[in-house]
Amino acid sequence: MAQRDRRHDVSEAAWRVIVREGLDRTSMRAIAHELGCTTGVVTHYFRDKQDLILFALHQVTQALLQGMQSAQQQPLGCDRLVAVLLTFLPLDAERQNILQVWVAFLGYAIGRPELMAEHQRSAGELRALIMEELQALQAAQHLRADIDPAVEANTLLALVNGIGLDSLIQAQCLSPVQQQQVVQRYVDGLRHSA
Amino acid sequence: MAQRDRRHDVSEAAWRVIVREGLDRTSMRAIAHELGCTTGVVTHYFRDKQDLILFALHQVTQALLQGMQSAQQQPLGCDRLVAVLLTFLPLDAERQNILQVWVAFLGYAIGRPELMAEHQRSAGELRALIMEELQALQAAQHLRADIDPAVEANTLLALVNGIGLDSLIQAQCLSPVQQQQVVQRYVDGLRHSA
DNA sequence: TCAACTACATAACACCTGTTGTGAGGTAAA
DNA sequence: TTTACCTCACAACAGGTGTTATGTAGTTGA
Repeated sequence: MAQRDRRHDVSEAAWRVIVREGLDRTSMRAIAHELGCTTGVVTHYFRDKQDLILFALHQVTQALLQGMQSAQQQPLGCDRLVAVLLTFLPLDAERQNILQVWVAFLGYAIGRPELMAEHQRSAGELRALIMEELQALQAAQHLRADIDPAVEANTLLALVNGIGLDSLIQAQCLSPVQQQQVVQRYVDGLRHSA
Repeated sequence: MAQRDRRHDVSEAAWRVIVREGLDRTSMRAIAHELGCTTGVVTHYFRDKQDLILFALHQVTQALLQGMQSAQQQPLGCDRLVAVLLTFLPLDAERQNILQVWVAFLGYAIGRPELMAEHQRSAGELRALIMEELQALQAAQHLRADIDPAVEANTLLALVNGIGLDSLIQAQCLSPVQQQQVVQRYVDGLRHSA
């Protein structure tokens, strides 16, 4: 219990250093300094640096999945689908941090198949969740019958990922309200036109 | 002249190392080894490592812009807009490489404001180009009058970026044909429904 | 009380990094 | 030939890196 919390502390300190200094400057010593202790703590709770990195990355994907599942609490409907999709958008500071760490890890995974595989796993889970949502909506006749849930799940995931990315790098990006409107409008396009 | 070509050689070697080994393992020595020479060459043509990194990143954005402008050769129309957008998608090996290097640099830019500013500049250029395309199409009455070119430019950029990203990390991503269809369909949605 | 264990500090290790300086060979102009 | 310059090799440097071993309080349990 205490061990799990301490690992979580180290992971959160790593997040802060990543966002502030960049992933390649996130050394064991920098994390320890951020946490206000020595490297002894870090090495005590993580075997490797890779162990730590993988744990921190896992925490990112868990945070995303958790946000999605909490959005799934409301009753089935197109609004719920939109709510699920909105959890990916950097609409507040916390989700912005998550996105930054996620992007840092994604760039770090280029040329590292084992890390990219971790990204693949999490992205696959997200895709599956969205696709199930689409299939349920289609079965309940909330969506057009001629749309392909697999294609639309990928498209929606791409859309929200892309919007998040642009808001990260671009100055003249969409405002939070516009981001929501764009997603809402795309989902509306999947509904019965009648 | 020869100097410019040599700098280009070094930059291309850096690209290869980045895609194969990851950006943080792309050291001066690794680049030199990839190029088949010693670090003397690298240090002779680049003052710093940062100098090299910035040049390589600039080459990436230049490659993207160049692809876009060559797509703009054809006459104005919705097909041209789609062609411009398709230059971002990783539809062949070269564009896939560009995307990988771009993502690596983007992750590297987290926590590095000066590098993120470079991304902002290039993304701003791309956005402006797409927006001008949209405005021209709207003026020629090829697109609906009620759409906002600024919003749609951002959305389209987000869409193609997101699709590229997903095809990079996800196993069950959209096929190249599906990627094109999704973009085509979205652009069709901007046309007059009449 | 004694033993075992957890949680951390500290220090040392070998390794790799970017950077710099020196020098050699080749070429081209004076 | 001499001079200057471009291109590159090579060696050395200080500093940072992950990792490991050792030590030391504090706690827990018998």
